[in-house]
Amino acid sequence: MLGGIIWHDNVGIRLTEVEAYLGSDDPASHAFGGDRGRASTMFLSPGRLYVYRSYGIHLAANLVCSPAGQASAVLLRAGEVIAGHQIAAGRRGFCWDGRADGVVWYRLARGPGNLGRALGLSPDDDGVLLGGCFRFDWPSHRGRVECGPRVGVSRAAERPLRFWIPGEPSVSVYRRNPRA
DNA sequence: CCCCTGATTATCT
DNA sequence: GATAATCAGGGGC
Repeated sequence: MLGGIIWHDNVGIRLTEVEAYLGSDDPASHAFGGDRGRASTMFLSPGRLYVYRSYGIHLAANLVCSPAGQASAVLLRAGEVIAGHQIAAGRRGFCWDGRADGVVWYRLARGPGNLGRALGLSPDDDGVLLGGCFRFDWPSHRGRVECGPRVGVSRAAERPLRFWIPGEPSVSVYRRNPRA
């Protein structure tokens, strides 16, 4: 998925950082322990967005990737806005006059909450299938990819399931959960 | 740059 | 009552 472009409502974001969340046996996954709670979309068929509320105030998006019942998904952690800059900057609370006022370009969609806001996510988008109002252009070629532990998770904190394109300034900084 | 804290809600204990 | 797949803003260096 790295290098692919997620499109919604005239904004396009090229993904530079993602994280894999596995199914019922991944302690860091919302699917851990089975289909209970908010993550039931993860257990549905692939190609859907799983949208969840993070820390009460943010919305983050995953792409469901495994067959129904397996519940693995990929969190869209960061990207580079490549189209619809004015809309995306406005959603982040910045003015746009050729460049964002008050924020550097690579921070418009850095971090899952910021990416969700720039993309214009709504809670109602949970479960939606790609191909309608959300599109994803898969990358035509792959360059170098690096991997490491997932950001902020308190369990399974060592598993190298975070992937990013090295050298991209829109990639977020790694933070280990202090209780991990 | 660093560390600390508040915001805000679904889920878990 | 506490925690979390987070972020912004403040103070200190």
